[in-house]
Amino acid sequence: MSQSLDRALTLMGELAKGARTLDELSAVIGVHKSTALRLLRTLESHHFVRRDGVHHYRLGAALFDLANRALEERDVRRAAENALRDLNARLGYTVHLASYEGGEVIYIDKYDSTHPMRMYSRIGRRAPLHCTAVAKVLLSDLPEPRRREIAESLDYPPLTANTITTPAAYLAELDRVRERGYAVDNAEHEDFIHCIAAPIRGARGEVVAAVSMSVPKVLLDFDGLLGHLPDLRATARAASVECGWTPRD
Amino acid sequence: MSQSLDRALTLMGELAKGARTLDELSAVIGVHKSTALRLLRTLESHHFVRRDGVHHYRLGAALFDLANRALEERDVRRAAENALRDLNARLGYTVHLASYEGGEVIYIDKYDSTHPMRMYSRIGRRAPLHCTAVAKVLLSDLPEPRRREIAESLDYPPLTANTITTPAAYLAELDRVRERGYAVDNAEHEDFIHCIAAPIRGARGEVVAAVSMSVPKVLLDFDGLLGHLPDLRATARAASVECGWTPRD
DNA sequence: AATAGCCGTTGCGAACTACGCAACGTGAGG
DNA sequence: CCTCACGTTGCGTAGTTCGCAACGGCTATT
Repeated sequence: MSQSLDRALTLMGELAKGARTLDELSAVIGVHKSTALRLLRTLESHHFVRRDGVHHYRLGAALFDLANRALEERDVRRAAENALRDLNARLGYTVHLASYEGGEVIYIDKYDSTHPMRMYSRIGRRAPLHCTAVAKVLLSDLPEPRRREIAESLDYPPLTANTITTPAAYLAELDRVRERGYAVDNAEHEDFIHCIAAPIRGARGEVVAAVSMSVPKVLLDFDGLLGHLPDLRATARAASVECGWTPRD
Repeated sequence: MSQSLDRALTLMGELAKGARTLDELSAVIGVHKSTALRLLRTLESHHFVRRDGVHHYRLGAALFDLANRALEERDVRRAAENALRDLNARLGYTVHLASYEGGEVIYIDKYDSTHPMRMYSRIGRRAPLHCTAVAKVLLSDLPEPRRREIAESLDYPPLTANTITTPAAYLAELDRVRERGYAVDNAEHEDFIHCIAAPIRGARGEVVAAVSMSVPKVLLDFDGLLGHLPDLRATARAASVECGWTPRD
C-alpha cells in the first residue's frame, strides 16, 4: 500500500534482531543504499532509530517510549498489577498477563520467576493459540461460531507430544475451559514447562484478559501445579474486581 | 526526508496518546482521509497498528514486540537485573536503570516502589539532563570537551527551586559527581522527590549505565537517603562485575 | 607513506508512487 | 424513510522518492 512505509517497517523488524549496517539493511529490503539511508534518516529524526557508532543502526528510544506509553494505557494492566505482583511474590513463579485483540493473543505484562530456573518470554510476544493456557482462556469466552471459525483456521504445529492437533479436540478443550473456569497447558507448548491460567473479567462479566502461572516441571509436578489453582483463581478474581467485575452471590 | 514515512511515524506518536478515529488522525497530519487510511493499512499489515472496533485505531502488538526485543538485547539490562531487583526488594524504593545513547539519557529498566507512594516514570522515557541524578552520572564520564559542549547546549528549565540553571554550575556538579563516584538529585527535578545514582562500569572501566534510587521526601529525609549510598554503590558494583568490570586492587 | 577498499553521503533527472478528489457503501439515529 | 457520519474505492495527476554515479572520509594493508 505505501511502499516506503512498508520498507521502513521491515527495516525496524530487522533492527529488532540487533544492530545493522546501512548495506545490510538496504540488502534486506532490496533497495539502493541511498534509499535505505533516506528512510533511516527519517526514522532517526523521530527517534525510532539511532546510530550506534558510525557504522551501525539500532532501534531508538521513541520505540520504547511509545510501546510503554501504550502499555500503560491499558486499564487491565494497571488494574491487575497489584494482584499479579502479589502472586508472583508469594509463589515465586513466572506470572503472565495476556489479552486477546485483533485475532491474536499477546502478553501484555509479566513478572519473572524468582527461581533460578525460568521460562523465556517477552512482553509483546504473540502466544500460539492452540497450545497455551492463556489463549484457551481468552478464546473460550468468544461466541461459539467465532470459536469454531478460529479453531478451523489454525495450523496446530505439534510442538510437544501433548500438543492438541485437531480443531475438534481444541473446541472440546475450550468447552472444558469454559466450564471449569480455568485452563491448563500440560507441556503442550514446551516440553519442560506446564502452566495454568484463569480469566480476568470486566464489569459485564466478559473476559478482558488472562493470568497465567508457568512452572518448570522439575520444580513442581502437575498435581502440585494444580494445587495452586485456588491461589491463581483468587488472584484472577482480585484483578477482576479491579476491572469492575462484581462477584455474583 | 521521506514524507509518507514521516507522516506515519507522526501518526504512531499520536496513537500513543490513545485510540483515534481515521478523521482525527488525518487531521493531525493534515492530509486527506484516504491518504491516512493507506498509511494505517500499511502499519496494520505490519501489526504496528490495529483496529479497535470499526471506528478506532490503536497501537499494535508489533510495537511492543520490537521494543521489548530490543530492550532485552541490551546486555547491561540483563546483567544488572539481579542486582537491581535485589536492591528494590531490600529497600522497597523505586530503582531505575538508565543509559546514555545518541545524546540522550533514557530509562531502560525500572523496578517500582513497593510503598504506596511512588514516583511516576516509564521505561523508554528520556530523562532531562540537567536535573536528574542518572544523567549527571552518565555525563560525568564523558571527555571534558564533550561535557562542556553539552553543558552549553542545554536549556536549564528551572523545574524546582533547586534546579541547576547555568552551564558553569552544571559542569562543577559533574566534576563533583566524577570525584565522589555518585550523584544526587536533591529535589531538582520534582519538588517532592529526591534521588541518588551511581555508575555501572564495563570491562574497560567506562560507565555503561547508571542505577538510581528515587524516594519521596515524605518517606525519608535527605540525610536518610544519603545513608543508603553504600547499599546503592554496592548494587552498582555488583552490576558492574556482571558487565565485565574488575575491581582494581 | 602511499594506496586500495569499504562505507556513508550528495545531487540530479526520471519514473513511479502516493496524493487528493469525488463518488459510493454502510450503519446509526431521528 | 431519510439524513448524516464515517470508512472505502478508483482514477488521473503531480510531486515524491528512487537508482545512479561520483565524492569523501576512514581503516587496514603492503
